[in-house]
Amino acid sequence: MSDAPDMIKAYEPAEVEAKWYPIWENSNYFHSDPNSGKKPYSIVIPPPNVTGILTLGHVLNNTLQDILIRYHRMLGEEVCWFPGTDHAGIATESRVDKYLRQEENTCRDDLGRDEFIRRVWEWKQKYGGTIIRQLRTLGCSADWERERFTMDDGLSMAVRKVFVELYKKGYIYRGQRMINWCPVAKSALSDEEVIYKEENGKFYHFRYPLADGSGYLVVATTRPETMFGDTAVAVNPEDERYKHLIGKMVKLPLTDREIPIVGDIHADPTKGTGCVKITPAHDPNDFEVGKRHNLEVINVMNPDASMNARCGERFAGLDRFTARAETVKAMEELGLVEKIEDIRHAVGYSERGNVPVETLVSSQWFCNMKELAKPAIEAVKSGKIKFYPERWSKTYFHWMENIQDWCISRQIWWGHRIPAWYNDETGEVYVGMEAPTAPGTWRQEEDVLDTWFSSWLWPFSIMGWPEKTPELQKFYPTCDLVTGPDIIFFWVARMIMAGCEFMDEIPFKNVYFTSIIRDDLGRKLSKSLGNSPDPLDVIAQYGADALRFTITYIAPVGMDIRYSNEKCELGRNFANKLWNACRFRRLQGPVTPDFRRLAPSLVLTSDERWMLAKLNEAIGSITTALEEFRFHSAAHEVYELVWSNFCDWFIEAEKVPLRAGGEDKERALMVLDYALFRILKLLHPFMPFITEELAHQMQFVEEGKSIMFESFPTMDDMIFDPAQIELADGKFELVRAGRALKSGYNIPDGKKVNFHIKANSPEMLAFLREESASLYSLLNAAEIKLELDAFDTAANGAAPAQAAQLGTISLPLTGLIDVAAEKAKLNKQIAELDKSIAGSRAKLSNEKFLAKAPEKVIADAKALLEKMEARHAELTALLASLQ
RNA sequence: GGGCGAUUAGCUCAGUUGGUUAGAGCGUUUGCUUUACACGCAAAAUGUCGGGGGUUCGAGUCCCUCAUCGCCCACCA
Repeated sequence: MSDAPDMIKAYEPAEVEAKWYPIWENSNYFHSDPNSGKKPYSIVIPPPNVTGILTLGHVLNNTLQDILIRYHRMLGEEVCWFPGTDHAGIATESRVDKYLRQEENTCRDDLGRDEFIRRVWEWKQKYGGTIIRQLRTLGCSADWERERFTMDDGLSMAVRKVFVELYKKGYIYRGQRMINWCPVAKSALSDEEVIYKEENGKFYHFRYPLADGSGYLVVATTRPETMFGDTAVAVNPEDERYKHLIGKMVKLPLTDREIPIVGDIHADPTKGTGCVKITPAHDPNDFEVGKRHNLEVINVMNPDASMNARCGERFAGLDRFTARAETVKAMEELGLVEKIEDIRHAVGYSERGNVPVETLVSSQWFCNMKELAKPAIEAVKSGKIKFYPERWSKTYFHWMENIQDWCISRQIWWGHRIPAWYNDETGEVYVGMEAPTAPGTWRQEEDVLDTWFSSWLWPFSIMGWPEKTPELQKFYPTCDLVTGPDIIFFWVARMIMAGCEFMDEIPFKNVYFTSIIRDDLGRKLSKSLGNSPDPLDVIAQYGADALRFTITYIAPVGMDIRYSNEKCELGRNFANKLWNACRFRRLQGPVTPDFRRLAPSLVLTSDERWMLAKLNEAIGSITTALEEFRFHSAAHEVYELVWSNFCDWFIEAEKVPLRAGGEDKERALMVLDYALFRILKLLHPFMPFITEELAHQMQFVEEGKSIMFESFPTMDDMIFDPAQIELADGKFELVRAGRALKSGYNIPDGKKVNFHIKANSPEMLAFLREESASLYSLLNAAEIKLELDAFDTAANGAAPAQAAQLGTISLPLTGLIDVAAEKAKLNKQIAELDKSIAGSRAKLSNEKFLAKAPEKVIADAKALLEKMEARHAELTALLASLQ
């Protein structure tokens, strides 16, 4: 046993993983050929932010993609995983601005537009795309030659083309509308970029005096500082309390303005006082009311959400929150505060800026989505695109059927500049792929496009659209998309719309929505909480394979994952188990030649047939699970197969023929090799590094080749009689019973003892006789008496025993037996059995059951009852023998 | 206000279309340096499947309802 000096006792992933990745990449293994005749299989990566670093969310997401890619590669398909990064407008702009402030004592605004953009590109060259390198550490087999960036020339051209086409169709327009404004980015945002948080707030009731001095109205607001923009007070036209006031004026406190009282259905008589202050510039509802009554729109804020000159000297320049307090104070000074209530309400926050957004009226570019949504809704409804889990389609439909115009312009610099030019002299607007050539002075729009306006084209822009490239021909539409449900609106829905509109074809067939990863306590992972482990640390500690396997194993379908680093012990231990199974095999001698296919003439043992049957079963269920995106279930199956079936039982059982040597050993080695190679292949998509290493260590795969191009195992054609497999299972059950007896008497496992086995039938006896060497080994027995007769208690004294399917096993411990304990144990077993038998009999004597249940269910129930009754008789006899 | 999800062993979770005695990992207890593996082996204990009602011969699984927790959407001034 000195044949495998190269295999250390405990698997160490670091070196192995560092060794294989460059070999794979330098051998061009991930390269895809759009001209091949093979069936295409493609995935586009959800492009991570170019500023990003690997998080556990990426680990989960990309592990699953890599599992799919490797699985389909092993199915012999032409696979292509398109990688790349996203320019992430606002995030990158503020990241680089921060960098400039920290490192160079300058900033965006100091540098000016052109220089700043130049510096962002520079930063991107230097620091960007870290995550792309990190994905290699994880083992991802993407086609890196095809890495793209959303601001590459080609992709930028696609963006302009799409903009121009949608403009010509009349979908894209520029208009004055209510939008969400981020005071930090000083830019407009789309509705989707606003996150609502429940907060404690105040509800201020103010008195607005009537201009004629005949009293006052009480209005309530959560935003007192916007009152400088009030241009009316609305009451419901049906409201008896106030309808006589419609048309009169109120004096707007803190200003010199008088504003009208208007009748509008927006005012709900049942809410508050029934009077609403109308601030068209700062509230979407008020904006609508303003339009109906032709009210002036007065913006009272600066771009950074401080108050502007319209608010008067006392308030101008104040931050909005300071201004709020100050306004209330001023109103109190005037005695116009009726009351202040505490309320809980939802406040919209800017996703990036993490401050409350302002809703305000602004001139922006919008895209009308109504028509684009129609075919995209149909694509999912008809089942052309399938969602996993399916329930997300409900969320999708709800959003798509109520889709609003998309605010696509951003007042930042980093991004795709909107291809629109203004002629200030003529007032003309030109929209085109390139600058206008017509004479005159043209000024390009300053705004850039929302980042998602390039990401929604990703599945085809990454393949070279609008050119008709071989990649588009071969790989579009892509097959599967793996992404988080948090970007279903931002990205998934919009990609479907873009695909249908510009390719006239869906962008992908299946969308798998991953789980959200949380910490042990169920909290979201975040930098600020400090509960976000660095995957690279985890990989250094446990190995990439361990992390991949663990996260797949613990990720339930469509639910949150509770993750902690310690859980990776599962994957690490599993890798070690596999390593040692192979190490054991290597210690037995060199690889056998027929490891790819066993000779049909080979006469197998019961254990070997059992193992191959289990293997076949596992291959079937793992394949189905992968096809149905049930990754965790596939991981559980393969874990069970390797650990429980292969290691715990099969290797232990094969030690008998291995020790016997000669032909027995030869055959055992062949079966071990055959099974091991299949196991390595099954596991490869989950744990690419260790399976590659072991496939070479075991000499299943030649030097210069890779397991990743071996075919994924399919069920082989060996058919086994289920009755034989059941006998093998029965033997293991008997062994378990025997071990339990030993354990019950605190007999060390290593100590050899005598057993007596009474077989339940002559056939079973014959089988057990054939298997007796195996029984000796698995039970570590000194001597086993195998008979049809019960242990002779009269002659030898009472013995502890356990009943199993094939027979009763007893431990003849003459004189040492604890009779009372044994009786108690038996009585407990009998009592439990009594219950089950009673239930079973009741069921079987129920005429309705017999009439309505399927035949198979009835037959199974009868067989079970028989088994239980036999077991019952056996236990009763054992009890009697103890008297 | 609408929608979705969760509630199963001490913890984290499996449990395909309703059909044997509800499973795994971790943890706990006991015994093991058995020549692949202590990142291990063998054995053991632990559950009124959130409460209530219903459908059914049969419910962890389907329906209704309540409770708790979480997420998403929605203009409540």
